[in-house]
Amino acid sequence: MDLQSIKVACSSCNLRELCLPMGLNADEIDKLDSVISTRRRIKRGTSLFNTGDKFTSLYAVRSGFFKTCITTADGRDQVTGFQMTGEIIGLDGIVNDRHSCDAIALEDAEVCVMPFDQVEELSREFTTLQHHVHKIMSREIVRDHSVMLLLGSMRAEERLAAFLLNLVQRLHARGFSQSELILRMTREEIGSYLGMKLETVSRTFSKFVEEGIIEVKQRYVHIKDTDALRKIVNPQPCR
Amino acid sequence: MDLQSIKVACSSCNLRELCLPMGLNADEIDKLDSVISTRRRIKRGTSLFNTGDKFTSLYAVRSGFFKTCITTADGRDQVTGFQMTGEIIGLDGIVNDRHSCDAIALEDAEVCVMPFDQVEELSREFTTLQHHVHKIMSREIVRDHSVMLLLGSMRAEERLAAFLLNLVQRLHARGFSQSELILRMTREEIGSYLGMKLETVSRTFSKFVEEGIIEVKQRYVHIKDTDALRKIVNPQPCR
DNA sequence: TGCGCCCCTTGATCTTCATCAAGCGCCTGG
DNA sequence: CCAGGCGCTTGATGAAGATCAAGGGGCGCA
Repeated sequence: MDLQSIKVACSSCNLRELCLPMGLNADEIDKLDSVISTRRRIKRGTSLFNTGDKFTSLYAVRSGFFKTCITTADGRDQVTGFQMTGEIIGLDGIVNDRHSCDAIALEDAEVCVMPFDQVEELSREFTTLQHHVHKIMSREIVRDHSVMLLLGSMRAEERLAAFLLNLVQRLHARGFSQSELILRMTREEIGSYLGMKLETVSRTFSKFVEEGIIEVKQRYVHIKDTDALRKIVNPQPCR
Repeated sequence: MDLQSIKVACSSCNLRELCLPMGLNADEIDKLDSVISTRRRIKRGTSLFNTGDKFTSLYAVRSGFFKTCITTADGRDQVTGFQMTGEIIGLDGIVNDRHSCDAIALEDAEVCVMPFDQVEELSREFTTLQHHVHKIMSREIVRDHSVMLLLGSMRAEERLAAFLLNLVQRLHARGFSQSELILRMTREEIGSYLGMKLETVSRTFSKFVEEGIIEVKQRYVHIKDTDALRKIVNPQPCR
């Protein structure tokens, strides 16, 4: 098993400004620490949970990178999101007490395990935590709506540009470069997320390279012209 | 103004098994009643709230039919959902204290106004309510993921079939027919939701009619062969 | 260090759906 | 009751991206 009982403390975690403890005071964080008693290591390619698994906990990504995806009976597959450090996985499980997607590590990862009944108990005590949990769920809903916009009305180039901008923006919030990134997922996974085939993803990358907007070497991407990407996503409305 | 101060009681509402009070006991429902003191009437074509509006309340649809949609600077438009009686609107507003979409009545409607700070206060008191609020948000997330699957990997026929099945299933849960429905939205709105153009929606309807799967007369739809629709959505995996 | 397996790229062709266009009918409002 | 407009249908054409196919290269593992 990949279960580990490492002593963990939000109070000493450098992600606390991004993660669940955001906005809590010292006292509240101490309480939260007592709830989040374990971490769990997930090897690359293995799953944190699968569709149908009993829902018990939310997970905060401590290190590594995940994808969540749903698979249908007839073999269709849809990546519903990519999660990086400080982001919360598992909200899908609350409604039916079972998870409705798979969460798979795209690189060796570590998560903080937050038993949901204890999160609920604590948020009855602390207004700040309660509201923060609501915000996290609301944020996920708003994010999903913007993905629906992307899937419903954007063309391949626009989708990929939006995707790159979103990734780099989230990485930047974590102290990484605004212009360089390493993709943790394959072209096929990007394609699944963006509703296009891996060949189209590849071709669109090549097109951006030809146009001098980005440099690509395998998983490494250097964004040379962020504004160009922005213009692709949001064409100037004619005045 | 379309604000009305009608005295309202969940306890005497025939939607309570679908709506927020679901699963609460008599005492809890009484408390909830004190929070939900007003209803609001929304005329067809007008909005319950718009993008950017201050978030104060969640709304439970008491009667009528809504769409929620987001609009981008460059004029793109995406319907993110259709809401019928007993469903909750406004969860998008929690994260930024402002709404991130428009909620528009597709027919004259009435909603119960639930000030969110009071909902939060009450859910600190009642575990059942707290958990129910979490479930409602989680359900919205799971629903959004299935729309992402639809938009990301289904073809026009599959999308429309899935849409019709979903609509009729929700209507059936509200006591309506399993096989007949009146569409409250235009072909264009269906198309926006499903990521296709209104012409394609119309053509796909016509195709289903030709195949004897449904009957259509304007907004009226009669589903003659539910299984056929199911098979279109979920092609039998070859054994 | 070298082998093999993915992963990625690129080309050619085909399918699906968007776009452009025209006309009809139902519903509303005068 | 009539006129107008909006919403819908249907046809013709075009474009975007899927599919099929083949080859190359990097990376992990032996």
